[in-house]
Parts: sequence; C-alpha cells; structure tokens
Amino acid sequence: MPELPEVHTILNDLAPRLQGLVFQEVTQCRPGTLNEPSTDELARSLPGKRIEQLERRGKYLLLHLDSGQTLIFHLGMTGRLYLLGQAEPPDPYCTANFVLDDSSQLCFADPRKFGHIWLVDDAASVVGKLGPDALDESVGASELQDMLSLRRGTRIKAVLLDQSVLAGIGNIYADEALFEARINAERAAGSLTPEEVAELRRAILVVLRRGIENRGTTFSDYRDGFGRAGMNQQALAVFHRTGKPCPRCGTAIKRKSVAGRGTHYCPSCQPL
DNA sequence: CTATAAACCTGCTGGC
DNA sequence: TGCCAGCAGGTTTATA
Repeated sequence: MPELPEVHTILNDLAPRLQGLVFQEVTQCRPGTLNEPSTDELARSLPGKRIEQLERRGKYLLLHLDSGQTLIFHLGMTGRLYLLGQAEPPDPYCTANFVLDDSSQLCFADPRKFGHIWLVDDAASVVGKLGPDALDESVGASELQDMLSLRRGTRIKAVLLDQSVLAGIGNIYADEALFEARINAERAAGSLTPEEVAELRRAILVVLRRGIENRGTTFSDYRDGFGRAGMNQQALAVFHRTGKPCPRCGTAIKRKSVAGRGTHYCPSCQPL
C-alpha cells in the first residue's frame, strides 16, 4: 500500500531522471485503469510535452509539464510506477507505458486497478481537498490539536486516515504512529491530552521519516522508482505483526477492525 | 455531523 | 492436493 514514504521514495528516485525529458509515446498494455482522460487521449495529448518538475502531495505524485498541465498519479493499493530497464521484460500488469525522449520507459502497473492517472489543467482539481502534508513541519502540535478538535467525536485512527486533515498517512503508518505515541486507535480525537497530541505529532514524523529512510514498506506489491522492494517492513512494530511480541514490552500484538480498517496494536502499551 | 457500508478489483489465504 | 469463498485496502459515494 503506497503511502507517503513509498510515494516519496518514488519521487526521489524519479525526479532526477525525469526532469527535462519530453514524452514521445504513451502505450496501453492492459485495459481498465481509471484514467482521466482515457489512455487514448493521453497518448494523443502527451507527446511533445516536457516534464518540468516533480512534486509529491500526500500520496499523489505530480509531474508539472511545460504546457502548464499536470500529470498526476495515485498508486491506489497495488500500483507501481517505475523506470523499466533497457532489457527488462514488460510488466505483466502494466496499464500505461510512457516512452521518453531519452528512450527510457516509465511504467505504470496496477494489478487491482485502484490507481488513477489524471492529466489536468489545474492540479487543485485533484489534490485541492488534501490537508497539509503529514511531513510539513509547519504543522506543529497546536495546529494538530486544532484539527483534532474539529473532529473531536471521531476515533483518532479515522482522523489519521482522513486525507483532508493530514495528507499521506495510510493504514500502515497510522498503526505505527499510534503505537509509537502509545495511543489506542479507538480513542475519540477530542479526548487526547495536549501531551498526547504533541507525542502523536512527533510519532507521525518519526514513523514517516523512518519509512523514507528504509525506502518504503513492501509486503507484496510496492516497488520503488526502479522496481525494487523497500525494507521498512523489517522496521514495523505492530503492522502485520499479529501474535508477535511487542518490541517494547513483549505482549502479543493484536488485530481488530477500527474505522473499517485492520488495526494492529499492543494491548498493553496502547490501553483504551 | 458521524459512521458504517458498498463499490471498484484481483491476488492471496484459509478452510474444507 | 485442489477448489472456492472471502478478505484486503485507498478513495469515493451512498445510506443509516
């Protein structure tokens, strides 16, 4: 599940390789991905346009073009966006292949087709509703406190997953941040003490930065901008570790559904 | 407002 | 060993 650290890793990989290149051709290898406009239309309008700058907003990757338009990718659950090596065989799940003027190929592959590609005149039409980026250091504990007070009756896990509050946190890093901050996922957002809010803000930054340092979390699908697996799955404390010992106290990690999401936690370190 | 659920999709897991 | 039902999950949309 590509979340902020995974998309950030892809951004870091692709930005130095793509900046300044011109699209030559777009081919569709597999139907079905949710493209707006269609891949056919992308194939008609992208060639000749130059990539000026790459940007990440939450889990979205933006390619700003010299036409003033923005090509935007969201990887959904199983999406990959990577540079295909020269002799590498095509990705069996490739839904769109972007050929650039240095003959490198950018492959968008997505087995479950939850991903999206947009080409828009105004990037805000896609990312305009996002809250501040979860890595934005200008968002401190007091700003987070204000956001939580607006959603004070909602469970804290649901608030963390809400991209209009903070952008970029998904199921993996929500569970990890709540563990790091020793906060139960079912707590009402408004019930957190100022100390807990400050701890949560710190924890969010810690787990996201660690995820980036480890080049993202790969359980099965995620790959970086060169098609390689990440390493952060080895650093996770609770996510996907049901029954295994809590790294802090040794208690067996539990899993339950909170806000409609599989939620992993230490029942001893994160009491309700 | 809040919350839950369904829909999208398909590889994988678990049960029989 | 093999088959199949059901789960997983980001986001949007619909319904309680």
